[in-house]
Amino acid sequence: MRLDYDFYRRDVVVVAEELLGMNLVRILDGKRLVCRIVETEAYRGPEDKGCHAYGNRRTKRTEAMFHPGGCAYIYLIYGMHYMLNIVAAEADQPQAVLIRAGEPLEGVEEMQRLRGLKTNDQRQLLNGPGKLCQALAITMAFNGYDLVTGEELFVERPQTLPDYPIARAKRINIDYAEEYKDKLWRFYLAGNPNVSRS
DNA sequence: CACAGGATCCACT
DNA sequence: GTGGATCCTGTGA
Repeated sequence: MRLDYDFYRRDVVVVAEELLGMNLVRILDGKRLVCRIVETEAYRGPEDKGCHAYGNRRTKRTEAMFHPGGCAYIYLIYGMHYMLNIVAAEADQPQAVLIRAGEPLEGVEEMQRLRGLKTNDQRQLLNGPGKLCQALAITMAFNGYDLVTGEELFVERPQTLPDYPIARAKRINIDYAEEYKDKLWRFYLAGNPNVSRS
């Protein structure tokens, strides 16, 4: 079952936690690339100093975060890596969930090809937000993409959710966010070998 | 127009 | 554990 607008249009912290265990599906040239979401972070503008939309900063770049929940927000970081975020909450509330890591389920060979790694270690395919985008061929073309109606990228609830306890932690690499850098807005499946950091 | 810096990754040690 | 790659965005002149 594909997740609907009602799922996404809630508080971003709730959405971030509940996205754990869901299946992220990318249809690339008819091929199914599927992974289980194992690590997320919530960014909760306008009050969150770690969020690009802090203070309701609304620019061409952050525009998608102001859209109603259920679409993608993509941006480029360090000049080379794309980040996949899923927009949450209602329109004009700039909240988004960063998808930080996944567990490969289908289309592993294609993911390996897209990653172009030397190793065959499957844990290294999706254990970081930039890696995940590279393995699923997600680029700026998906910025603003509707994940509820789209054919090439969406999220499904699996028949049975995986049996891992959920861990909460501080978000990664936002040292500048002052009192918001210590918020426990990072969620991951504890013990899953595909998380970027435990 | 120029510039500083970032929600990262990989190879190598 | 370290350093380099690499480029877009926001800001201020």
